[in-house]
Amino acid sequence: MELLFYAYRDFAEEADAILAKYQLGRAHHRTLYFVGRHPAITVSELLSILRITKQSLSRVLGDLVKEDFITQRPGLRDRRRRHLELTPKGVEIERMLSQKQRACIARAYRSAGAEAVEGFRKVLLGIVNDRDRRQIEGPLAPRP
Amino acid sequence: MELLFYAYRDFAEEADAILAKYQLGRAHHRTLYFVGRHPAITVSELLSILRITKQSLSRVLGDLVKEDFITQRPGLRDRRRRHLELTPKGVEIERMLSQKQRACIARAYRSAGAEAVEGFRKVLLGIVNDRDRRQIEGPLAPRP
DNA sequence: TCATATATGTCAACGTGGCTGACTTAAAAC
DNA sequence: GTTTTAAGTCAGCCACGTTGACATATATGA
Repeated sequence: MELLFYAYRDFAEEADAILAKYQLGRAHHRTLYFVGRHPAITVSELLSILRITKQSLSRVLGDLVKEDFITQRPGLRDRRRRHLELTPKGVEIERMLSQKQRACIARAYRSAGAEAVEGFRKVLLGIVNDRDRRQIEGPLAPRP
Repeated sequence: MELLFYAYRDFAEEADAILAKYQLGRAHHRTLYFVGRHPAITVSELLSILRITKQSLSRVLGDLVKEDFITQRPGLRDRRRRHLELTPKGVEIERMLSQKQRACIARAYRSAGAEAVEGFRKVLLGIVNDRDRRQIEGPLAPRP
């Protein structure tokens, strides 16, 4: 448990310097990350991943749209839904942020070895609740 | 990275219900946890673990002392230092909180197997910065 | 078709837990 | 005896979460 705290603390810190340069916070980073990872994700899907209220998300998302990191477009089948995408500018900053963190993980992976990585993923998956575990293992479930 | 986010999110959430009952937040939990884990820890050692400012810690610590979860006593060799300890009441709440999270980890450990656990720990250690890694592996360095 | 449900957005107020900066006190160290 | 260190305090600020109430557009179903 201690270890998890330290690791998460150091992992999250990696990207802070870049975020500060753009006047963004960790909340923005999380949003950029999940939109990048799930292109065309809807607002409510994002909410259920982040587990925050729509009021909280709307501030963050508003910033990111205003600064042209993310675009919204209404769904074709359901025009109430707003599908989110990274703009080229969004892709770029997300890549910079993740690159730092990926390097951090990659370093740990190298020093621990492939077998350890397998165990690492297994245990993390066991901590995650069942519903999200399924979602992570496959791609995002198709939207009706 | 996604996995780490989900796991930490779900892991941290475990104890929230108990904390809410005592009108405490996650910051209080972290403090209780690390004081429990490092009895007689000093304020500045705690600060360097949590990586927050003393002003932030003082609010949290003040609450915990006021509510009789933690006691402070001046050091023998250096009377400027305040050594922190859990009170019996503090031990009890810490145990309740950690028990929830330990169960969460234990469940993941059982389903992943001992070998996976070894890998899990190895990778997490790799993510943690060098200085803290050493501190985690041994007990807290002796205070001069 | 009309009523209801859903997806999203918005306004307002509030709480927690970070931060900086400036200053104090007591004790240790040189 | 001066300087440094450990801790505490006051004041104000910011990021990012919360609740509650309400608005709008669209989809869905009786």
